[in-house]
Amino acid sequence: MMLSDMIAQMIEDMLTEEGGSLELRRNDLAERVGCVPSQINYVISSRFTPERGYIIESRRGGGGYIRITKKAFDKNQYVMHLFFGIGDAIDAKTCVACLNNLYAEEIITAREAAIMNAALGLAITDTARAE
Amino acid sequence: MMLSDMIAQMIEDMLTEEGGSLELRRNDLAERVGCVPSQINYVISSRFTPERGYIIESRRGGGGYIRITKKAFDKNQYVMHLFFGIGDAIDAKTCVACLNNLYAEEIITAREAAIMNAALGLAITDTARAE
DNA sequence: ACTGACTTTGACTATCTTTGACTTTTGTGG
DNA sequence: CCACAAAAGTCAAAGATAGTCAAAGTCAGT
Repeated sequence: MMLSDMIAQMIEDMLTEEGGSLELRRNDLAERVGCVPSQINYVISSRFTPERGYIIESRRGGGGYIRITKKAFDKNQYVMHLFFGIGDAIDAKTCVACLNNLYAEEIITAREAAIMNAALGLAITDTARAE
Repeated sequence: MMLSDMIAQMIEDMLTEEGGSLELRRNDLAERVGCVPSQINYVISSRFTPERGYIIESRRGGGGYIRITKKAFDKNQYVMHLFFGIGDAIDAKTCVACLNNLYAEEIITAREAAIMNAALGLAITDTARAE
């Protein structure tokens, strides 16, 4: 098995163990695995990408770290479902319902829901004026 | 945990306790924490910056001190200013500029800015159709 | 064998923290 | 006044991490 795959496996195991979020020291992990530190970067940038639902944060210097967080996949699925469910158009009432659901699913924040609600009001008003 | 973070934590705790404003002696704090005095300067200049809403004042010599004050209403003031500055209407270009400023001032998040931008696009499109 | 995608490595760079020597400012006793 | 002590400030070196990038290696398909 390739080194990269082993490292990826280790990270995934740790992620599962830690419940979806993990902070590691690049040099430590590299030494444990027995590779150069930059290999860790390679593994992360080739496998733990945002497209695959991971968020990477890091800090250099003393006390530095790399934090890997796995975004819950349910949410992506939910959004996709919603997205294709809507199609080309949607009425205001349904839209408000969607916003509430998105908020309930913790996909958007209360502030974001409020903004979109306000924008929704704007759009409706404009349409009304045009009639 | 890093020394700097511990010191920052201590200062924050004290600030909360004192209700947003705090006067400390650099050498005292350094000795309590067990670090060189200039580390206090480092912590302050790297974490308690004006951009993050802190005001630092100090005096040297006998009876010297460092005063840290957390600005609480800066953002509110900014919003009020913007709000009254706009009045009844605003054009799209200025609006985008405002959004950028609000983002820069950390009053809204990148996501929130993006949502409002999108809403802006919506409103404009609607208006165009109405003409 | 040739090509292209993926992997491994390491030299060099960027960033953040810790430390300490030296400087500046301010209060106070003579 | 002046000299000295008692703060705080500045800055650069050293230490501790992580990031970048390009060269070299590997391997599968043609």
